[in-house]
Amino acid sequence: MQKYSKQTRLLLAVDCIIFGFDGDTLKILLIKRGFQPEKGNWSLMGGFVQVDESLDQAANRILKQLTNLEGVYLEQLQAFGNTKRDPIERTVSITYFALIDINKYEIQLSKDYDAGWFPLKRVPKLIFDQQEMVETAKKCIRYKAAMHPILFELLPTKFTIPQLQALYESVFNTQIDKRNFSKRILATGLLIKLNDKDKAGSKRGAYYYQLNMQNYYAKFQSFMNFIPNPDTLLN
Amino acid sequence: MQKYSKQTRLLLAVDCIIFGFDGDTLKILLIKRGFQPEKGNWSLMGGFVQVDESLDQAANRILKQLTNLEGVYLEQLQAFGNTKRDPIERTVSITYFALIDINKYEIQLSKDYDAGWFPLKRVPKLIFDQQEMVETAKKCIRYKAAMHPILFELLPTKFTIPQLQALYESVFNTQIDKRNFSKRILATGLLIKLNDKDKAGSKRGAYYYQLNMQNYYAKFQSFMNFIPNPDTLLN
DNA sequence: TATTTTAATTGTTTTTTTTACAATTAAATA
DNA sequence: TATTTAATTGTAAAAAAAACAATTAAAATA
Repeated sequence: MQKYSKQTRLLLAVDCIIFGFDGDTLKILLIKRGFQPEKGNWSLMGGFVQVDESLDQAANRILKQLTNLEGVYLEQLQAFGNTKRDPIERTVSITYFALIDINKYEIQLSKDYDAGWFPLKRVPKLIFDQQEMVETAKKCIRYKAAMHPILFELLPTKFTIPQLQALYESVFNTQIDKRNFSKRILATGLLIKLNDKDKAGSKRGAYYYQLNMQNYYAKFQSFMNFIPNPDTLLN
Repeated sequence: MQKYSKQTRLLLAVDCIIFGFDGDTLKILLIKRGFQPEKGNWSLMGGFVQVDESLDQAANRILKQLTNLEGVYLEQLQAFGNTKRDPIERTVSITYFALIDINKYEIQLSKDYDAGWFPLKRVPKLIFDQQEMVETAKKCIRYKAAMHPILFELLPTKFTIPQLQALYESVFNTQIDKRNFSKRILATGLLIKLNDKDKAGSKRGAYYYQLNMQNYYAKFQSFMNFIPNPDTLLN
């Protein structure tokens, strides 16, 4: 059968907002753009969608190019399609956000792309409409994390409750009572207590936990209150 | 400056999932597709994105073409980009969902497109991957309606509490206690009680309410519990 | 006109969840 | 051995949610 002959074809890109947590601050991974326009300026990792790949495949390819990671949490965020967003040529960008364990990110690859981690509060000026993309991603991760256990994707397999709390406090820019946080998290049934401790953070040491993957997958889509009164925090 | 010369351009479409509520059932508006392939088969209202319009503009244009409505609730849902989703030519579709007052929908226009309303539970076979689009939209409207007051967009300016409850029960496929629903809704401060009654539904008549637009806009983004235990319902 | 019928309206008690709040403990270090 | 530091744990009060049914307005009917 013939093609849709009279229609205009457009460039389609994928841009990734890659989140990582260093134990203290929520960060995103940026690169220095390698081609014109805006060559050398800070930018999200992105690329054009190829004819033979789906959007998800494109996003995974782009994520792997930079981080060498596969099978990590990657979710479609939003399509950005203002006509003037790319000054060279009309390009629609589908954004994805990724949550990765910052330790698994291979430094080796950062040289190819001049990559760097930036605290969400100190993101440099970005090209095109990418500032807006990052803002949207920030809202989305908060929204989702308030009700679904996605933040575990930012932690290593073994983690402690204080680490987890620091992550929540960083993402929501708030402070949570230790006792209540611990109760709330343990009540979900998502955690398995291990026998060894992390001695790095304190003299006493904090017990490691890992995810109960069975419960994690089972409860992932349900609504849970990880954050008290999330609407008072989002800014 | 020159263009991104070596990249492939793709067709970009917008498809709209248009929701309406007839007082009893949540429905979507479908058309009979007017061109090949799949001409004459039930389909979402859609169209190709033009070079000079943004995605939002395209969605609004397409919605207006069919319903003659402007300024209604319209939100980007998701981009669908499997390589084989359109058998004629690789086409990426950005889906939007619209919530409209079914009474404002102009019958006159349905003839141009052979349009019809279908209960969400009895949606006919749709073309391409549109079944999946509808499923995604259904999940999204439920997810959002459990926490944000979007369902008012489906009602006329004046509505009664029993009508509103029927809407919630229809969307979530559940039954809610009248006393608790009334308390919950009135406690939001979103409703203004009017002096006249709707006599259609009962002998006694039910008081009309309208939205307090001030509070509606102010509280729209906050998380509210409109539905008890939403995770037990979503299916 | 009195009675019946139908759906709208309203309140209280119980249960569950959330919040507020501080003492104790393990382990390294001085 | 004493000190220091952060991890761990429990309870009472407050707030929110859930369970539950009688009363009322108004039309229809006898």
